Amino acid sequence: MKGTTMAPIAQCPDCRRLNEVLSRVGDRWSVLIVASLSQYGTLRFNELKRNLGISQRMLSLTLRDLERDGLVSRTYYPTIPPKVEYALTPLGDSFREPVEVLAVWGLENLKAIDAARAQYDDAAEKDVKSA
Amino acid sequence: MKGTTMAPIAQCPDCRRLNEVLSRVGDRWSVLIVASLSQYGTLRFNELKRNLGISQRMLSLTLRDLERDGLVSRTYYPTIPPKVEYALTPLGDSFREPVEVLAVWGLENLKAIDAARAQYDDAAEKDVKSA
DNA sequence: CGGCATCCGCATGGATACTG
DNA sequence: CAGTATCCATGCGGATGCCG
Repeated sequence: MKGTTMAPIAQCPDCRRLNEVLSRVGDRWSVLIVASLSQYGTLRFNELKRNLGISQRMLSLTLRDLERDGLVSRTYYPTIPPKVEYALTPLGDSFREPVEVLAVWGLENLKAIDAARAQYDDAAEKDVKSA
Repeated sequence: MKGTTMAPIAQCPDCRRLNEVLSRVGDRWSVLIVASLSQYGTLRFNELKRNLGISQRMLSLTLRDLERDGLVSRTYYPTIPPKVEYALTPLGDSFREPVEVLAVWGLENLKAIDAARAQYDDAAEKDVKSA
């Protein structure tokens, strides 16, 4: 979702903007990392890894992008063993609201989606049988 | 982003929920289609296609999923040539808020992201030169 | 511990051609 | 017009191994 080349969006004014947003922080891991950090404040690499069930590869890649985009700060302690702490920057913190709104929406509407899906699948199955 | 198998998320209570939400409506096209319909009310297949610069394939696939999940309604007029209208259901309409919040966030923060990114890249380039 | 490098399967998603 | 079917490139994302 992040690095996909896109045909230019002709119309739909703020679709363009949405498209931009999604290109930057629209992938699953970015959202989940921000959500995690927003809950726990500061987390280390492996804490995030365990928390999210993400692979090291995707975690380091996504964290680097988030740091590059100014959403996450990275603090390195050259101790032995080394220690790295990740936290939200003010910009990253501002992203909490959209994430929070999305989470609330999910809480209220996920069951409705499941119901609609089940109903749709039932109807589809009947179509098959009647054919 | 939709059909990816996921390692179970151990901690982070509402990360689980976010994960669910993202699995259903977290992909680029779903969001953009809802955004489009929320602006124009009702759109035909090719209108959406032109609007978003999406391929027929992804449009029909995504629309089917959105219909299955109860976010979008599909009305077929068996005229010649045929005519199909897509619109938001009440459930789909409820999704406008998260999308809207995200769009507003983008309006306010995209430039900051670009700036942070440029700064990060500059710093990285200097590191290369000094090496 | 906190990564990076590599390999690789598989889904995503575009382009094209064809149908009703 | 509104799709479906097929082919194919890209790259996401997981698994493994190694290094500071």
